[in-house]
Amino acid sequence: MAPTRTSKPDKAAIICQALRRAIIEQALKPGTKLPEDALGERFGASRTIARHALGQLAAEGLVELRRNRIAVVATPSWQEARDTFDIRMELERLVVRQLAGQLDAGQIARLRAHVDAEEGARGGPDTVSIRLATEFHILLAEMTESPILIRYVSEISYRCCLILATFSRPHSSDCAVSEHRALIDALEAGRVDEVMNLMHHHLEAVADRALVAPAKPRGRDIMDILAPYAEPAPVAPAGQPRVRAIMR
Amino acid sequence: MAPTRTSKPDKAAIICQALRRAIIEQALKPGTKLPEDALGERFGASRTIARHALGQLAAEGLVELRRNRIAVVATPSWQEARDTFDIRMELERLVVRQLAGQLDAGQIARLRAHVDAEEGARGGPDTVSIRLATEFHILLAEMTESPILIRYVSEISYRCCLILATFSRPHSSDCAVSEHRALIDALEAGRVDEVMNLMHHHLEAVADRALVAPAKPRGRDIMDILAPYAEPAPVAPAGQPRVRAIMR
DNA sequence: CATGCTCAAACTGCATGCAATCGGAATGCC
DNA sequence: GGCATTCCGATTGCATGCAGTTTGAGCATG
Repeated sequence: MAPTRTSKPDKAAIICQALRRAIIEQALKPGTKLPEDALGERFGASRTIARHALGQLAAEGLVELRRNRIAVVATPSWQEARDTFDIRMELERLVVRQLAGQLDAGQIARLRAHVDAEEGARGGPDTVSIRLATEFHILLAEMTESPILIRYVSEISYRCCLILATFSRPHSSDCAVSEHRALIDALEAGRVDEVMNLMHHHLEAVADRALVAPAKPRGRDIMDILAPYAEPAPVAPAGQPRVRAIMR
Repeated sequence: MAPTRTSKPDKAAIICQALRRAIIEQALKPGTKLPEDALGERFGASRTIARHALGQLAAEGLVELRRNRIAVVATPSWQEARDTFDIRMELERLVVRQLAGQLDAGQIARLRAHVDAEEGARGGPDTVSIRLATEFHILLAEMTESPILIRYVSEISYRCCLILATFSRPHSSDCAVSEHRALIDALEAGRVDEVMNLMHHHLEAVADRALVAPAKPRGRDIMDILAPYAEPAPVAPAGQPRVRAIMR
């Protein structure tokens, strides 16, 4: 009757997990091509599976799928980046609102342990710090035990990693370990308003550190740079590049 | 050079669209089985494509995919339903915050026209009213031109349709056309705080109309009813049924 | 009649094959 | 030399085939 632990975790899911991780650790940078063949071969699976995995990742906004074209790691626009952080703020405020004063000692301990790990990674490569910081937020979300919240926060957190990879320069994010500690303290004390404010300002700080320059697209893709100039007649005072209307 | 209008909208996408629509119109009720073969045959495609479509829908939370089992239309739990509406409130507050006072006459007109359509559907079947009401919210989201907001609001709105299908009894939702009108007025006038409040209370009202009875799982599935009793030893005072940890 | 067992049909998981499309280099033309 | 054209390899879109798993109908048994 014991439900055969880890029955068979779905090959596509494994590929997803691996790619997700590679993307948030910036081993795969925005714009990197992801051919189905190559993925399939690398993971000992067929194209069919790789394709399925890419579909999932595309649904999460981590890769871009263009018909008859090689899939690529997504390259969020600056405007999308701002919007993403806005949404993330609201979602994570929801998380801490639900969690404040509700966590038991074990959970608090787990959070503190995780932040200790972040502290320990201060010297190491940036990408590890970013991954750990992201995992802290996901860990928080998981403690709500709300599948939808977990899913959305995870998704948007991963996307924020991608945004950091796209826009922030190499050593701009010193990861705010102390801010995470303050969050835990406020959560433990059950100060709802305070913890919501802390979260808000924490994420705002992260966003500000990352999205310093509105018009600094890391010189990666000429199309991005030219996008604002591609409009027939920019009537409005070149404020924001007017994003694409719909996604799918 | 003209980019060949509607080049070829991807068979899988067509199936997705069709299923999505069928689900929100409650032609496909929660729990309905969705065999790959049947879908493929129905849409003149192979299982591979149907499978891909189901994967996308699963990523949106509209269908549940269990390994080696027939996919089914998702049946949200009551707790998930509450959480979903909580998230939706925050997202849509974000929408109207961005939109208040920013809409041009044409957009306002389009909104009013849509609400007129809702009004006209008052006599018709419930499912049409629900679909139109949902499309109103999605229309609002689209006016932000923020791909991420659009995606999230659409997704969560569809899920709310599913929730309505699962929990609300046949004629509980009289769709609040007047509330939609009030929203438009406040948007036009640019009263940010007012429109955010209106949206908040509007969605709260929808949720309350739908989620009246916490323990009324529509007698559909015995497993749902028994879920809270299945725990080995419910130490905590049977508060909430402790939802599954993760989704995929 | 209720309960457990067996087995075939149904269905999914995955790989492979073929046609269509794309990208880019070689080619031809001015 | 600059520029359009053609063509071939690379790559995707999709269908089909086979193996493994689940379902549940029928049969046997207490």
